[in-house]
Amino acid sequence: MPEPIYRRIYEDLRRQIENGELRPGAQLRTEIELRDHYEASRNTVRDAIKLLITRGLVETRPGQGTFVVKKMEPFVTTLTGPPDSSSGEGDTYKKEVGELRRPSNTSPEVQIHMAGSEPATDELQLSEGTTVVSRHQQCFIDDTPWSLQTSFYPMSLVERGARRLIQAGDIKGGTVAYLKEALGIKQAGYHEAITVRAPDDVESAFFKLAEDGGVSIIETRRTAFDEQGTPVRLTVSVYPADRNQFAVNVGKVPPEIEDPSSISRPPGARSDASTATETERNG
Amino acid sequence: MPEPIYRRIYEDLRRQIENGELRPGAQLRTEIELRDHYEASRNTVRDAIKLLITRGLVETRPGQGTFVVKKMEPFVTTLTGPPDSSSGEGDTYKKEVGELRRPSNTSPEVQIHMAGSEPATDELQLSEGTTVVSRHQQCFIDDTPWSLQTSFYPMSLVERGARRLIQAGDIKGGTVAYLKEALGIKQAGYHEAITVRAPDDVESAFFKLAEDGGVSIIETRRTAFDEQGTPVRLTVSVYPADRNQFAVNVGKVPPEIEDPSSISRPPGARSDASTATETERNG
DNA sequence: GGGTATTTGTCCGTATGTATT
DNA sequence: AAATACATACGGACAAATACC
Repeated sequence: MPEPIYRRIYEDLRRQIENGELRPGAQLRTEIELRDHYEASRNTVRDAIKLLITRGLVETRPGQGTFVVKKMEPFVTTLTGPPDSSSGEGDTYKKEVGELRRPSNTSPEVQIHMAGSEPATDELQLSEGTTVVSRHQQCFIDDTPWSLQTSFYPMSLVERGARRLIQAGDIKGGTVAYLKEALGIKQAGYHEAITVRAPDDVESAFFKLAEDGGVSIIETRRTAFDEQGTPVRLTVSVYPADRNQFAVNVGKVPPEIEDPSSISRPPGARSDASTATETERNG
Repeated sequence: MPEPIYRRIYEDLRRQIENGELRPGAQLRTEIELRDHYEASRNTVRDAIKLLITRGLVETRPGQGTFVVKKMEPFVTTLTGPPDSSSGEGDTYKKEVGELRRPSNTSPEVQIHMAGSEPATDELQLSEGTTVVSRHQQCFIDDTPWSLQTSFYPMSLVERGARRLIQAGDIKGGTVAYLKEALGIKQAGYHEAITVRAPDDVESAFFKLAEDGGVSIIETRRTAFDEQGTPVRLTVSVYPADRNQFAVNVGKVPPEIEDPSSISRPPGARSDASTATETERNG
């Protein structure tokens, strides 16, 4: 068996999708029709469709059929910006979205944690037994769930006078401005770690992701520091990878490039690196 | 059928993996044993295992069995750095990594493209009919395939005297230094777009990813500009998400945080060094 | 609202091929 | 060579979701 049947079917369907015979949104023939067409069993056809799903090319809708995926216009988050501009509570996010899309978010929910029992201990350099405040938000764009954000603050900030950190609800002007006003803490910079992983059950439900895997989660952990190098906040954000992009600007960059609203790269373009590899293998 | 059988089996096995009953590297019971244990058919057990595979929790080896995956130590790439970072930095990083990890890469392969027929046209602001040089590399760490990189340069740079761009093989000192030396072009900054998507077949093969999906690909597109704001290079890199992390530093950040070699990441032991693969380091 | 046809989802049993030990 | 374990492939049955009349 030089090449499995389900893989030959997969490659034939993929070719039809990639050269435009099957356009985004189009419906594939039913599993029964494909079974007859390829003279294979329905289960073998289904194996080919599963491969197409894991490659992100099609989606199945029970009772309806199998469809070529329509990709959403991705939302671009710029990770680099003035070091004191990241509020961790959606202000930069609102600003970047601009006029065309309608962002909204839930009112922050506040919780108190013991350090060591939650995942901010390392980044905030806390010792055992100290407490941490978390403020959690759900963010939407055009009523589509877009991200989940949780900011962690050492409880010592509250004890020093930043009482509003433990009150639920928005802090007008953002927490960066509030901390500066209340305690004179100026945010001097931040470090952000970016990872990609599979969604957990909560994320899968909130973002309405298919259970069968396809979509990954992008997690960013932004640790903000004051001018003495003391960590003052950790913001953990999770984004579904199918509707988000990120941008980084370093040095002098033309303004029309730096501003993400002017660039939109429609997805579907294939990886340059891999096409190069393919050519190399063939040549 | 409130919850499918294969899903209940999946949940049970996942629980055993996540709470340590099944440790990384351990072998699961065979499909036959699992069939008897759960009183289901072997195909149903296999459906559960497929879910575990797409979640990145196990891997199957024909003739051997099914094993809990050992997570590799992630490699951290810092996206922010001096905008004109030349090759000297790359060498430093290489040395720093070199103790524990051995980075290597293939010699760059050169191709000539017509603009419009390949995907660098937008970023390099090329008109129809102009030509582009691409330089492609495969990068490894400890003999593990780590990334694929392709840099695109307008052919006009070659015509102005940067002949070595169209010669295969390393450019000693890096291309940034070479362009400055040969043409007086100083790299003033860059813009980087980061996306996550499913792997294609070439990437799946090169990175040895499971065919059944699970692992996503991180694609970065770095457009570099000279001091006049003219794009001089586009570098497209693809990384498998299961062995890569990224970092961004903005403003004033404590050195022990900015340099990841001194901090320990949550999942594993040490994650040392930010990356710079030796040649074609495009700061 | 109800009923029916269509389409995908789940589950089973079986047979055979391929890789590893 | 033989045994073991996963991979592929088939056919059948019923359930669940959806669309349409």
